[in-house]
Amino acid sequence: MSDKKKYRGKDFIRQMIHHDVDSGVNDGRLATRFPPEPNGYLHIGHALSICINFGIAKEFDAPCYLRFDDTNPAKESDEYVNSIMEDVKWLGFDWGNDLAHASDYFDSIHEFAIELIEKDLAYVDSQTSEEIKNSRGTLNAPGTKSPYRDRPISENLGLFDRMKNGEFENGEHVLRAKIDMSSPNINLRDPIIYRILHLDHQRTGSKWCIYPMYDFAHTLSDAIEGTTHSLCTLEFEDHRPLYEWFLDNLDLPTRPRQIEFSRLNLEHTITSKRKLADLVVSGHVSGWDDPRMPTLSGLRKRGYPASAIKEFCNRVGITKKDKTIEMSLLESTVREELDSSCNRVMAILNPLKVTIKNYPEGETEMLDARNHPKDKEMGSRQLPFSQNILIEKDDFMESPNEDFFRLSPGAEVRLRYAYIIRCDEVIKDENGEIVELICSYDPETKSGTGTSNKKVKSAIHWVSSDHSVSGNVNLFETLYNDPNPDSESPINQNSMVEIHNPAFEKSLVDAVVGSRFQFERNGYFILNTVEDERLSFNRIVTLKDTWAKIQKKKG
RNA sequence: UGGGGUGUAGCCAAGCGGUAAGGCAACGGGUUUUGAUCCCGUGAUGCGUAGGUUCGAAUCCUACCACCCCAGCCA
Repeated sequence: MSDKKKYRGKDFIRQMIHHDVDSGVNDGRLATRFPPEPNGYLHIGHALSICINFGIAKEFDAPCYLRFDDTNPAKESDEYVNSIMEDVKWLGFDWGNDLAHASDYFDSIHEFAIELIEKDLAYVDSQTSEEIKNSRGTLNAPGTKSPYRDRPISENLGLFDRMKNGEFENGEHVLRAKIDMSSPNINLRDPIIYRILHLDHQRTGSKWCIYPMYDFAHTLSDAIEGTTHSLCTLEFEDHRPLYEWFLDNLDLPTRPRQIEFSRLNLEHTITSKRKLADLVVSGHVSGWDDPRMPTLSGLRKRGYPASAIKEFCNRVGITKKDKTIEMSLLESTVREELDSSCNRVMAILNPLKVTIKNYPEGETEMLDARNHPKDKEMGSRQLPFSQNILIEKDDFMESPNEDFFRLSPGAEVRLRYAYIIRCDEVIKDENGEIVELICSYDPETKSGTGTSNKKVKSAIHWVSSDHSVSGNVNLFETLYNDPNPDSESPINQNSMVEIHNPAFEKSLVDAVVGSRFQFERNGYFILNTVEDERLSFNRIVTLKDTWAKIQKKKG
C-alpha cells in the first residue's frame, strides 16, 4: 500500500512524518520543537503550533523541545520566558528535560560561522546598513555584490574574531553568507548571519557582543539538538532554501526537514505579538492577560479550559491554506466542554423584585436542585425559597408578543425547582420604571411533587433575595466588532461591561476561585476573586440564545 | 512586474483517476422545569476559470484568474 493511502485522513504533516519515519530518514528517529522568541506572550495562534509540535511528538513517543529562540537580546526578557513556560504547561504539554535555548548553542553556532568562513562561504561585510540595503536589489531587480565580498579568508577570520572581541561598534561590520546576489529569492542574496550588538543577554550576560541571525541560529539549533522535523508557519517557506543551504554546506549531526503550515487567524481578534503589545502599552487592555486578549493567559483568565483550546486546534486542522476561523467554532468548543463539566447554579444579573403575596411572610423552605440536568453523579443542593425573590428583568414583559413565553401580567411561569407563580400586579416608580412585581404562587405545583398537571410555557431562574450573595460580574465580548480588524480598528466599547448588582444563590459562598459554573439561562462563568464575601465572576461564554435570535430577526 | 505559496458550501476540512466525508454556522422539526443540552432533517449535477487527456477528472496536462508571503543588522 502506498503511504498516501496508508495515512489517508491524517493531515499532510503527519503523512510526511510517517513517511520519513517509516522509510528510515534520520534512522527513523523523530524529534520536533516549539521555538518561541521570548519577546511577548503566547496567543491562540501559538496554541496551534504547540498542539502540532508537542502533539505529534507525543503520538510517536518522541521528544519535543521547548526551545527559546533568544538571539535578539534587544527584545527579549525573562518575563516572557516565564509566561511561555506557564502557558505550555497549562495546555498540558511537558517538555521534560528537553528545555533548550538558542543561546545554549552560541559557542557551536560561532564555530559553524568560522567553518563557513574557512570554506569561503561567508565574509565580513563592512558596508553601512544603508549600503547593504541599497545593494540588495528589489523584488524585480537583482542585487549587486559587496565590494568586500572577495576579502581573503584570513582577513575575514581576523575581522570576525575582532567583531567577537568587541573591537567594533554596532553596525560597523556584519558576517554574510556568500550565496548569490542575483537570486530571485531575496533570502539567498548573501544574507547576514551575524551582527554586532553590544547588549547583555538574559542568559549569556556579557559574554557575547555578536549574535547570530534567525536563519542561521534556527537551522543550526535544529540540527545540533537533533530535531528531525522543523514545523513552522508559511511565512518561512521561502527561507527553506537558505535553511537547506546551511545544512548542505556545514557538517552537522542531523538533517532536519522544515515543513510549513498556515497560521491560525480568528475573527474579531488580532494575533500579532507586536499589535498585542501595542494594546497592552496603550492601556486599552489591563495587560497581556486581560480576559479579552487572545493570549493564552487571557483566555485562561477568561475561563476557557485548556482542553477546549486543544480541541479547537484539533477541529481547525492543519493545511497550507490561509484561514480565518469564525468565533462560533471556538465558542461552541468551549460550550461543549463546559456543558458536561459545570455545575448549574442560579444567579440574577439584572434583578427585578418579586413579592409572593400568598407565601407566608418570614418563612423559608429548602428546595432540592440538581447540579446537572443530565448527570446525577454531580449531586444536588438545597435552595432557600421565601416570599421575597429576585428574577431577571428580561424575564418580564408588560405587553408581550405572542412568542414571549415568560412572565407578564396575568401569565404563569414556573420558578425553576420551585413553584408556578402568576403575576398579579406591576408596581412602577415615578418615572414609570417597573420596580416590583406582586405575584401569587400555587402551593400544589411544588417542584418534584407531581401533584399538579398544570403546564406553563417556561421555567425561569430566581434567587431568594433574603438569602442571596452579592458581588459583581464582568461580561466580555470580542475586542473588535470588525471581523478582520487591523491596528486602526476601533475597540468594541462593549468588550467589557461590568454588572454591579447581581444576586447569586447562597450555595456560591462555598465556591473556590477558579471554579466554573453555568448560571442557568445566562451562560458559563468563572469565579475570579472573592473579597469581603463579595464574589467576582467573569463570563466565559454565553449560552446559545435562540430567543435573542428571534428578536434580532424581528428587528 | 522576480520568487515562493494557496484556491472544495458562509467559516474550517476530508478527498490522492471510479462518480463530493465530517465539524461550525444557517434553516426546519422533535424532546425538555435552562428559548440550554440532546435528537432528527435540509445544503455543492458541483471542487477558482477555460480548454485538453480518459470509458470515467476535484484528482492528470495546458493556459489563465484571484488571494497570501518575501526587499530588518526582527523572528
